[in-house]
Amino acid sequence: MSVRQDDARERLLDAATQRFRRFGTRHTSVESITTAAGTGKGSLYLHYQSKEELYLATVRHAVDGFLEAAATAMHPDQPAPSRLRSLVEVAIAHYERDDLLAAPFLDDRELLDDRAATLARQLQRERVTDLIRITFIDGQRAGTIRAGLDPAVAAAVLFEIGWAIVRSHLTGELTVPLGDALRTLNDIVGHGTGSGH
Amino acid sequence: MSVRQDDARERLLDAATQRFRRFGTRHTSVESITTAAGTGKGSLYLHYQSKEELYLATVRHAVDGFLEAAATAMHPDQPAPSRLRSLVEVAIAHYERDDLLAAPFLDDRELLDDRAATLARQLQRERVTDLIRITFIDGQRAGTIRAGLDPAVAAAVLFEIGWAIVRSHLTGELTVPLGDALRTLNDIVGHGTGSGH
DNA sequence: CATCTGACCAGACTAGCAATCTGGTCAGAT
DNA sequence: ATCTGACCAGATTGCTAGTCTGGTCAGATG
Repeated sequence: MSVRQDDARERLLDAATQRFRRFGTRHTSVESITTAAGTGKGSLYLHYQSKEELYLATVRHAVDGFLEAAATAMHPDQPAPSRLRSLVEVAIAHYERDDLLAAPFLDDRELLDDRAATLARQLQRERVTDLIRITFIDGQRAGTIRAGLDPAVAAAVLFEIGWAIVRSHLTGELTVPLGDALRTLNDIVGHGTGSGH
Repeated sequence: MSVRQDDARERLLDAATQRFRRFGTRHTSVESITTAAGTGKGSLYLHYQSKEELYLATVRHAVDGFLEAAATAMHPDQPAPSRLRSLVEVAIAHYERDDLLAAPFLDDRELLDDRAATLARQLQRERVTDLIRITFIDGQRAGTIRAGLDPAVAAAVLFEIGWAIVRSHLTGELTVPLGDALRTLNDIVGHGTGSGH
């Protein structure tokens, strides 16, 4: 595959991303993408099996963007608990800026259709749970997180917990100020609710 | 209002509940409800402003059913932390049996339309958060839950946390066995993840 | 010869209209 | 005083004709 072809592939992805983000797949024609990318319509099919595949590629790209931001925010020199808090914060910040990823929370099925939303959810759950598990193990090694909790299960649970706060904030269903919720979440996850009698 | 009228009102609600649960509002005609209830069509409007109001009444009824089960499961003689765990368990058990309430998790917009789903979510969040807050305060009084956490904020956060596990289980997105998740959730909420160095 | 293209096609989608259905009313029966 | 069902407006559905568009491939291009 020549450099020329690589260029075309990237131009197609860029053009597609731009249009899909503005109008959704349904209202974006293949021709408008190839025209914007400066190629003939047929050339798209030299690089992608179908419009759907191209669409899912842009969605995967969007999720990758978030995952990068998340990984970057979790500086390995921070203690594990702070890293978990950072993760929730960066998730909220990122989703507030990314209309495409936020679409499911706004009940916008045009921008991110059911198939794509499922893909995004799966990818994100998988990868973020991984990040948490690794952080969790680090914390256990460093002694900032107690042993005795299975990292795989704890990571899955912590993902659901953190994601719950992100979602309820983004949908406007969180009934207390976000700052209070984050502080309390952190406190509970860190020290529990028990009196430790 | 006579006893006769009260009867009719209840028969209408029962007939409506049965049909709405089977077919959803859209595919249930007012006439089929009044026929099943043994009244004339006009009589429905002596008791309910509109079909929509009747529909929402059945939804409210369904939520009340869950709230009763929840309140019952949280025996006041149990320590507060066990009560919180019972709440999550009873929520899962109830939602697994109630197709109407579970509809949003199965993406079934026929059984519970957007308006109704929003109502159910709001009612449930409001009332369950209340239950948790009261339990939380009880626990602080009894000394099983540490002071220093604001009950209102903690209740809101604990609701989102517990609900996250319920939802992820019902949608099949929970990636670890439910029993493990519940045990770990309980452990984290009770004692935190910190090593307490 | 390798690469690329756009005219072409099947079948999906839309507009628009006729026919049907149904939530809600109210004059009159009971 | 209470209840009803025939009635109506307007929403929904079914249908058809016409348009649009994802995907193909014979042939242009260099």
